[in-house]
Amino acid sequence: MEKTLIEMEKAAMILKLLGDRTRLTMIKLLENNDCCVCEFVEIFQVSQPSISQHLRKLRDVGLVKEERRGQWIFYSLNKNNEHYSFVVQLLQQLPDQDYKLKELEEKGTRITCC
Amino acid sequence: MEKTLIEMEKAAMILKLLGDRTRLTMIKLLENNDCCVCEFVEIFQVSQPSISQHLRKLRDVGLVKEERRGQWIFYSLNKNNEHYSFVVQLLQQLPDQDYKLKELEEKGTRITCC
DNA sequence: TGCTTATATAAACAAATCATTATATGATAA
DNA sequence: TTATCATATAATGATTTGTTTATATAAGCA
Repeated sequence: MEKTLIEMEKAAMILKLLGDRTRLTMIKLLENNDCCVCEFVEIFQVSQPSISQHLRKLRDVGLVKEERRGQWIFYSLNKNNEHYSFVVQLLQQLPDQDYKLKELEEKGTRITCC
Repeated sequence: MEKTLIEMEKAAMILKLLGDRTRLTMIKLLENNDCCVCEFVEIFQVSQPSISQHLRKLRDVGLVKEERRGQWIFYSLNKNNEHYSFVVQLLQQLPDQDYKLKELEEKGTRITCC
């Protein structure tokens, strides 16, 4: 009983997190790609601090993890997160967003270091 | 492309709506039951206007529909909603909440008119 | 008819959210 | 070292959100 309540609470928390166009698209992109902050900045056309703060929220609940590669910090889905399968099932229902990264590649602004 | 953007936007909107413990539990209950406002009030222990406003948000995007039965207004999932399958897939991952209605039945406060 | 019950809407308000600008940190390159 | 690039954090502010109390509407009943 108590466990159920906690789970609903956690589900609501995750849905709230994903109930933002920027974060939802980020997570969908991370489903198939690792991305660094500056790529997100270019994709979403918002300030770098804004992107950083979205990423922090996602990281705070363990949905994504970060890894420094040279001067960049790359983010990826945290497949060990206790709610990973919940999130993936959700993502499967969303349209692919990889074209956004393709656009960066064409512009030559995709980061592919290391 | 434009279609994709719109869909992500709509998905984010629905997730935001469901990213509230009260609304999420409401929708989960409505998956298997029709419920009236006063039942929700008793289940969630918040004011009646609060429940009404949550229901209005869900109704405004077409996720639920209402039907008057005598003095009560019953809410149910709107299976004709364009995003019904998206929502149902989501609900399937959540723990059953019907015990909350069973508790009302035991207390004799479940509404079963008409 | 007037009283009660169920629900919706309006108004108000504290708290949360999402963006921005300014600044700090940390790695790389000259 | 100093300058630059990438990122994080702090401070700020406008907007949104979720609640409450007060009030309106609508049905059922004496």
